[in-house]
Formats: sequence, structure tokens, C-alpha cells
Amino acid sequence: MLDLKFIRANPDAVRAGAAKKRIAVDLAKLLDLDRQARELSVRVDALRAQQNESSQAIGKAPPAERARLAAEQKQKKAELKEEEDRKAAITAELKELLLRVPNVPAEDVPEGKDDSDNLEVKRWGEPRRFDFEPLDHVALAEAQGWLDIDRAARLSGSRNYVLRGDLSLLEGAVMRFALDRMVAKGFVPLTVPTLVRSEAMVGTGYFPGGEEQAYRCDARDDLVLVGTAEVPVTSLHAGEILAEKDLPLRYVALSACYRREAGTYGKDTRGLFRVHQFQKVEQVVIDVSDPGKSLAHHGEIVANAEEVLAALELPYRVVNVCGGDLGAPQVQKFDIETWMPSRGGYGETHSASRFHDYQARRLNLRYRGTDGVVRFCHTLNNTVAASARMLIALLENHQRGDGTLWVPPPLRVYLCGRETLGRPVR
RNA sequence: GGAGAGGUGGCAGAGUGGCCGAAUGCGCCGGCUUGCUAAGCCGGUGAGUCCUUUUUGGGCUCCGAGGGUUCGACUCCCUCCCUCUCCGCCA
Repeated sequence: MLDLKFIRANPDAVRAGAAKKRIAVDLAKLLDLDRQARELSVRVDALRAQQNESSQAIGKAPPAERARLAAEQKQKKAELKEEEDRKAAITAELKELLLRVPNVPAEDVPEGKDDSDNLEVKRWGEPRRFDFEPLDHVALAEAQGWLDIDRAARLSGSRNYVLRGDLSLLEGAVMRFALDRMVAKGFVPLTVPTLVRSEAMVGTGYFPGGEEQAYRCDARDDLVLVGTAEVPVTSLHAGEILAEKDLPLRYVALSACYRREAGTYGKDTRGLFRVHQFQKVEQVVIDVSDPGKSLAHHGEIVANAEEVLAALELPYRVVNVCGGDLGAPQVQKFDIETWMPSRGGYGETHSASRFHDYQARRLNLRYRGTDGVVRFCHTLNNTVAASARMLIALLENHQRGDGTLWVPPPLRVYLCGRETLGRPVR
């Protein structure tokens, strides 16, 4: 969330930012509640100061007088209680609204309403020209016996899949390759819970608002299945005051990711593009409150992902996500889209976000600067590799005319040195 | 799942109704002492929020979280979360 003081001082900037993101927010109401809350706070504090003082006096009074003084004091409690209740109600309403105020997008976030307005900022690699009729990943994988969508649907419903044989191994290879590269760069690998309390969802900005996209356990446990390791990893140090000398923290985590994909009926129904569960290697950076440093980290985590794609010889492009396609928490987001022949275009495979202190405020994630001052951290994250969509790209881009799959060199070590997966089927 | 113990500041640990935002020790910061280091001595050292303000300052809240009892709660009661020990069950 944003700092109330910042909103007070810059209501126009907040309003303009929300407009750029196409997110409705009732700032007038929020500022009015804020004013009321502060007025009540002054009153309540004064009343309580009085009461504290009286209570002290009673303690020091001769025993004979205590009963009388206490009875008097009891009368005054009602007023205090009433004001406190009002304050609590207003504060709760204020907090609810505040959680929904979007972060202010960066200057160079493009104007626009949806992903069609995202701005391409880079393109790498040439989409391959096939000298045969290429198959899409489903046809290719099914021909090899690698993919079983029908049985997965019977097991778990639509948008599920079973990987079998070499494709299952390839998934593991890509994940491990992505993880190892990040570890080599000094990122600390984490294995984290994917079932979290809702505080972590609120803290990272997914709730309120994203409840429909998350699987939730019943009331017995009240836990939520995360859609990304970003949630547990960014929340790892919630409530702590870190030491500046320990920053930045660079984490990488491989986890399962779960997404309900509510409201996407009929969209990307074929194959592995939009599924309920996949594996993902995610990178998270936590550092000091410094927009310049955040920007530098942002560049680095995008580059980290690009390197993975380039190493796998997959053509991609980077887009600067426009205001309307940006989530409430982000200052800026760069998506990386990888070439997918069956789509005849680029499909989103990575998403790199910069939040400034928006998540850190919600998580109460702070650090003590070398100057002794406590401030909220800045957080960032990006995909390194997401399994299902990476498999689409690998299958479709590296297929051979005979239906076998060429394995890019960096993955071979994870596949017992094999250069080819599958057997000729056509 | 059953029984018990416990959650206090960066850490350890006292505190069982007012004298406690919190002893003491360690750590950390500043200073003194000092050939250097160590030791020693002196002082300082939680977070949030509001009011006032050039500064200084003052109020309120926070001892796992939330609620309750009381004039007054770290201390008593209730619910929840977490940790530890024993038993059971399971991998």
C-alpha cells in the first residue's frame, strides 16, 4: 500500500496513477476518513491521557478514598469507549480502502488499456523458418506419448495435464537449469511452502481483489495455494527489521504454482498455455528504499531471464507493460514473451515487477539503515522459467521434421547428455 | 489426536494488579583511558502514531494476535496462532 502521508501530500499524483492503471479509487472518501481518524485520534488520546492520570492518582490515594474515586472514574469510561469504537470503525474502513489504492506507475509506463497497448522495447532472435509443416506442442507431444490431457481432465478437470516420459524429464531439466543459473549468480535457493495464510496474499498485494484467482482451503485450515513463489518468498521476512548490511537479499525458489483461471473460459483452451498448475523458478530481490537501486535490480532480473531464453535459443521480445495491463501493486512491469510458432506470435512467459515499498508496507518488511533510520524495503520479482509455457516454446521451436525434439546444449547435462528426445514418428 | 510447559526489546532473561516501555547481562553506538589489541570506565541504544515545532518537547499505542474483567493489566479470564517436551499416529 501507499504511505498515507504520501497520499495526503500528493493526491493528484495518486489519482493520475490510478487513472493510468484504469483502476477506480475513491480518494476523496479516503482522505475524509483519514481526516476523521486523525481528529478522533487527538480526542481519544487526550481522554486516555486523562484516564491514565486519574488511575495513577487512585493508586496513590488513601485506601478510604479509592472506592469513591474509582466510581467517578468509571463514569468517564463510557465516553472514551464510545470515541474509541468510532475511531476503530473509521480506521478499519480507512485501511480497507487504503489496501485498494494502487501504486503509482512510473513515468515511462506506457498509456494504454490492455496488453495490446504494451510497448515492445527489445526483440532477440529470429523466429525459425521451418522447411516442413511444424506441429503445435500438443500434437507433437501426443505423437510421442508425452502428454495426456484426457486422463488429466478425468483426474482433475479441465486445464490440467499429465506429462509422461521424456517431456516430464525435460520439465525437470529446464527447472533445474534455471535454478542453477540463478544460484551461480549468487541467488540463495529456497524451498518454501506453497500453502500460505491469507496475510501473505494481502502482503504481496494479491488480496483484496485477487481472491477469485486463488485456490483456498476450507475454513478448517484457511490457507491459500499460491499462484507463484513470489508470495511466500517476498513474505519470508515480513514483520522483521533487517540490517542494511545484509541487503540486498536475492532469492530464487522453485515451486508449484496454482491458478484458478476464473473468467478465462474459452481463452487459450488448447494445450499447456493456460493451466491450473505448473512449476516455476522465481527470482525475488529485497533491497533498500532507493528507486535508483530498484531500477537497476529491475534491469538485472529481466536480463537474468533473457539469458535463460537466449541460452535455450528461444526467440523472445520484451514489452513495457502499459498502465491498463498493470496490476495495482506494481510501479512498472516488463513482460518477456517467447516465440510460439503455433500462436504465430509471442506468448507471455515471464513477468518482471518492481514495487518500491508497496509490498513491504503491507508486509511490514523493514530495514535499519546504516544511518540508524528504519525504513520500508523495496521488493522486486521475476520469473526465471515457468514450466508449462517453457515446454510449449521448447517443443514448438526445437521440433524436427521427423517429430523428434532437439535439446539445446545447456539442458543436455540434465538429460544424461542426450541431444534428441523422442523417436521419429513421421 | 491426547497431556503438559511456554511466547517479554538485536539476543539471553527478570518481572504474578499501580512504583514497568520494561531490571540485569550480552550485543551495538559515542566518548575516555591506551604503544597496538584486549580489558576497564562513562554515557547512549525498540517500534508505530498524533499534536506542537526552527529546534527542544509532549500525548497515545505496542510485552505472540484478538477480545474480556478492573479506576488501573506484562501480570487475572476467554479465543486463536506459534514454539518446546512426553504419548499416540504416520512418512
